[in-house]
Amino acid sequence: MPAIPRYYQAKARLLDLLGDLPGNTPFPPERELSDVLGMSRTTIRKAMNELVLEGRLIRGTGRQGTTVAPPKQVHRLSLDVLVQDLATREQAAVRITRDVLTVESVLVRGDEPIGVRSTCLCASRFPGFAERYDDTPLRRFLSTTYRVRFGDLRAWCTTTLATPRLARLLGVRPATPVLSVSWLDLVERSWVVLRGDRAHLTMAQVQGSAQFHAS
Amino acid sequence: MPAIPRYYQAKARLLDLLGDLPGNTPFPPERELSDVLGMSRTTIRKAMNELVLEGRLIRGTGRQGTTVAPPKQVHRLSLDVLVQDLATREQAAVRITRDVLTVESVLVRGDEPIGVRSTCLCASRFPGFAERYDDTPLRRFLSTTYRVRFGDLRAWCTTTLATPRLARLLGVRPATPVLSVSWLDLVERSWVVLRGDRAHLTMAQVQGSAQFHAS
DNA sequence: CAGTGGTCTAGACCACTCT
DNA sequence: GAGTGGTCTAGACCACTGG
Repeated sequence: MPAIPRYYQAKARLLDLLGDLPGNTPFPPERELSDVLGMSRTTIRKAMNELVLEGRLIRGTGRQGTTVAPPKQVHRLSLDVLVQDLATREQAAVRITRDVLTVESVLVRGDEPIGVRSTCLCASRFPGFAERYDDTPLRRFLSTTYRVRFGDLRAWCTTTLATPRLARLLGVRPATPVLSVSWLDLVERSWVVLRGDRAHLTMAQVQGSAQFHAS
Repeated sequence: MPAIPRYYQAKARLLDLLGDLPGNTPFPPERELSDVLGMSRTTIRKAMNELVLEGRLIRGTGRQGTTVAPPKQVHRLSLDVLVQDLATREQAAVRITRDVLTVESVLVRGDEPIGVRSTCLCASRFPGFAERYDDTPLRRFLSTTYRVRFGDLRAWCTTTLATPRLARLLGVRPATPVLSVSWLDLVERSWVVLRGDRAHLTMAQVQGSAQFHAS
């Protein structure tokens, strides 16, 4: 392996270039950069792909070309907002396969999709759900309509790669890294996939609690 | 763009192959797969790279070749453990540049690096830190030695790409997606970078609190 | 030394979008 | 139609590791 791969050098050059350009300006096409920097298009693309993953460049199709990403507005979402289903969202899709009822919706902020929320429920526990569900926040709907009481929940968070389907919903390329938040309680199994470049998960910690439960 | 890119098909084939192989088995070399599947090595590599990012394959250098990743043990870490610096870790490195004191350590579980922890402090606030620091958990050291009181903190979590330096510390390839946890209080500014394939962040949520603070 | 993964090249075709 | 990004190929060289 070369000490410094050429695509690193390319990336550095492109970052310089990026520093001078305001958001939404067109970025030079790959073939031109390949020519100017004296590297093959493949090498340039490798550098550009990292910049795309980092949210610095936005790729368009056809004649749109690549553009400089505007300073990204990062939305801060708390676990509560995700669990309570309080983020603004597009209409939910309801699917039933055997006894599993799946509710899926796209989280939206400012016309941009920032995440996808999925919840699995026990179908027989909620008769007529598909007909009665009115797109209010899911937990509120369940507690008012079916008198559900939710217990404490355990949530965890990790990084995954967007499947082709999720990528389409989120407006990113397949295999883009995303933030995955999951939780589980007596009633539901849910997870939210967030665009890492558009959303942060905020957490509170109360000082003084829990000095020693490592594991 | 083809309806189904060939590297998707390759990935599916490789996943089949993976299903039959136990952990730590050598995986067929790229050139052989390229031959058998009738695709160019570049295409095979694109498929394999995604499997590496997903933690299914492990690449070695030279004659080691690629091997099947053993069932990954995922360590669950709480925010408290990260903040209180209670994860087992390698010796911390202390750097001072101007008035900023940086403490950095590698989090280890079972001989594997799973994360990197960095804390920035105001150097003049902690005279003689470098000489006195004894590798106990950072917060405990600060509170016993310097009588520091920590206030409440605000933490947040997102996905980033590993810089070449972090990648080396974590034993992953540069630009691997990682889980980034940051927090801020009156005393410190800290962040932890976790290998997404080796560590999850656990969160608790108390039921009933906070019905409506969306934003 | 042989074989591995990592990088790089020059070229090709495709689907798409703007003009 | 021209130009863009997305994909794919065949081939090359390198650094590294094991027998």
